[in-house]
Amino acid sequence: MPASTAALKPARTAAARADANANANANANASANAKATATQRIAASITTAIVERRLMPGTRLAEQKIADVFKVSRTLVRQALNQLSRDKLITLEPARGARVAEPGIEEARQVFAARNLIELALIKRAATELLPAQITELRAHLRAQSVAVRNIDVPGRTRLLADFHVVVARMLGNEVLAAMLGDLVSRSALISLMYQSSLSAERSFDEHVAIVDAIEKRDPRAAVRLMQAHLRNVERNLQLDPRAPDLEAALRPRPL
Amino acid sequence: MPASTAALKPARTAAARADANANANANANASANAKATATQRIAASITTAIVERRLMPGTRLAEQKIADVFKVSRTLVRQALNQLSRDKLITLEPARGARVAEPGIEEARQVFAARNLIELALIKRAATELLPAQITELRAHLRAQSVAVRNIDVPGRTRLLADFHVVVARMLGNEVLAAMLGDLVSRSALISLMYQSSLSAERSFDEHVAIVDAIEKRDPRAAVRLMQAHLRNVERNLQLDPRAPDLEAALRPRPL
DNA sequence: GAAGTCAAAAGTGTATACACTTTAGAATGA
DNA sequence: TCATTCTAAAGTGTATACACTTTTGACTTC
Repeated sequence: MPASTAALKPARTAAARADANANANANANASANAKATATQRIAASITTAIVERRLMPGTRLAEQKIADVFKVSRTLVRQALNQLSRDKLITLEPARGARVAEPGIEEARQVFAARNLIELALIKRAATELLPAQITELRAHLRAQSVAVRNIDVPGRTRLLADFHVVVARMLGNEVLAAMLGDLVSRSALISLMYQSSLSAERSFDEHVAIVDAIEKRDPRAAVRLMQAHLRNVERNLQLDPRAPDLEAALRPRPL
Repeated sequence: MPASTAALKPARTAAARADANANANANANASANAKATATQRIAASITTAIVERRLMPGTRLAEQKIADVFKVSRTLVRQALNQLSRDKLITLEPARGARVAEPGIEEARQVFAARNLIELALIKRAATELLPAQITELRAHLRAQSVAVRNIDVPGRTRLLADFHVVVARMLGNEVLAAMLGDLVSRSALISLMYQSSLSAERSFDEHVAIVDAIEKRDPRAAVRLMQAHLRNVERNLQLDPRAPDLEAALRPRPL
């Protein structure tokens, strides 16, 4: 329990940082409120904590504990937890409370299949439609990734490497698709964590660079091929083999 | 206001009917709770009411009014409204309360673009992968659509015509994609309502039949072509031309 | 009669209260 | 020693209370 509260506390600053990034991306989400409501702040903090791997799958999220951390009442925490549950980042069992979700193998496959479907289509368009200014922005994002990877800033690099995919989607101007992909990418982060991927951040970063290179060369075929390889690599690094299930999850006493 | 409460009251039975259908579809959503929580019930009722066009865009949804209808406290209603807001079926303005969403033209385009992306890919797979038993199920669904269309059961046919797309998606076994498409389809219903489509239910039904025919003939190319035409027809029937914006929405006094 | 002003009504935002459920741990008994 | 039972603590589910904001409509003023 001290672990969980410790993981949450720094999240506020992390969320603020993320907001700053979002604003840098300019007009992105037109419908967003400048000053997020308290509930949104809490949800964003927990989401960031999960994506940055500061909260492990299965961790209990007691409402009062979280309420104390954010100095609000359980009411607001409950609202936030409800949202997260809809995002499938936490599971909400009646009268048993919330835990960080532990997505199963089947769910993992479905999430990656959905990402494939969406991202391959988007990256193809990106290679033909992105403006030079946007490609410059992508390069800037790559530099941020590079810094985080080199500094072994684990939370930061995890978030940035995930963000990359959403940033590309958002640039294509379809906020609806970008939001959907955002959810999928968050869930992917959780999945990577569950199945202890040996994923090397350097490799992901290199593949991102290659994808942007292909975009800049206006080579949709190559971009699609590289993205496909990238997603396959990420997925293959997971131990999604049912014969080797996640030990911790398997052994965790299933009450009732 | 009497209109809104009147629209909500029968929703419970409608939701129950929908649940019955879902159960008929068998294993569909594995993670669903057999007995939905009160909050879910309320959210489902309002969703159905919106999709079935019993609640018009812009309608105010006062928490206490809804609480009275369902005989619960505002607490649960608020939770439900929060969920709906995340689905973009309602908008939630701080201190101003909830209204049925009035999606803009740009949002409408994005929703249809997203549907195109997802549904064309899915229908292609459906034409090669669906089992004979599943095709039989689709035929049964078509019959239900046909009945609703013939009986001019407007709420029922609206919901069934929308459901069709989700049912196909679900049969392919990717619950994640099916859920995402479900959200998009709900939003489409709202969009159709906003932009007063002259959409004839008969035509949509006929096109659904043609799509299932193509699936049964194991003709992916034709299935994709027909689905593409179908979605284009639905979208083209909307007055998404910015030069002819929705009058009511345009004239509605924008407070602040 | 139109525009402006102000107070009451309605509504939202958050905290708190309380009943009920689950969990954990001590006490009991074999 | 291990399993069982019981009880207190912790936690969730829902309702209610109350402060604050927005809306409404009557009243004033020009």
